[in-house]
Amino acid sequence: MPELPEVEVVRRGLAEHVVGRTVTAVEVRHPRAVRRHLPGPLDFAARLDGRTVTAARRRGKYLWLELDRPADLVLAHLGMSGQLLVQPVDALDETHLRIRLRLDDGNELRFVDQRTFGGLSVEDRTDDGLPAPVAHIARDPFDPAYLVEEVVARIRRKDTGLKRALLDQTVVSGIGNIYADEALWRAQLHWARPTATLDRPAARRVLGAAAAVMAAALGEGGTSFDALYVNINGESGYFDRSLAVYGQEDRPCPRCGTAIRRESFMNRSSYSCPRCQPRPRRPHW
DNA sequence: CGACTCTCCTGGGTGC
DNA sequence: TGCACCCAGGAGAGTC
Repeated sequence: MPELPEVEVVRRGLAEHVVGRTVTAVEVRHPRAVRRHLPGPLDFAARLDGRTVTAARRRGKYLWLELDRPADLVLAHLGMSGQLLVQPVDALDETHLRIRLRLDDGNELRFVDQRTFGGLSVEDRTDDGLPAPVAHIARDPFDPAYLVEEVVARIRRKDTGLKRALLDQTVVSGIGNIYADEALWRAQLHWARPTATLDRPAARRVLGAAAAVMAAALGEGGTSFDALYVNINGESGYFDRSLAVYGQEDRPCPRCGTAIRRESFMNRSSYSCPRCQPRPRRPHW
């Protein structure tokens, strides 16, 4: 599942292999992949054809390309299973190839997505330079203008559980289920801890842990990047990340050895250490 | 308005 | 071998 580090790896790949290229043909193979482009697949193709990519940008898990028609941006969200790949034109089509952009250097930018939760769209650029659908997304911890104290204050003002707050992309962006669990484990906090009972040091601790674990993952993901193969890959570095709790049910906690537990929350799994992360007295589900 | 649930989707895994 | 079922989960829509 691409979260902030994986999306940043993709952005870097786009910056290296796609910025400066011109789109010479567009093929939408699955309309659902452009469902957020309300004028439809034909308009999507027309707005992209002939455009030159001038920059690759990101906020949280959203990724976009700037174009030589500055009013337009190509917005991408990878969802759960989306990938952006640069492939030579003669490479075999992937099973779940959804969108193909032919480039002027003999390569293609391909959007591949098994579950089609993700997709591409051409969006208007707002006054602050963001695609309109990204305007409500908070800055992520890698953003130079990210202000941790602002996020600490917002979290403590909320009336909800801590993990829900960490996953709220309007509070802090880029954190998904995996890094939320890892950050909570590092900070030794339970996912159902009521945000209102969190003191400032604890809030700083969990946010700092989220930034640190994502930075570490980015450090690993950046290494598996290699030109002209599966080089702009939403899952780069994903499998060799070292995860303390996520997906580690019944395995020993790396800190204390207690068996990691899995609990259901928000229709997804939460992994934690029963000893390092005791359930709060009055949990906020 | 804030908090929260529902829903979209596909394929790998599992149990009978 | 086949088939029903569960599960992965980001984020916008909708409800209260």
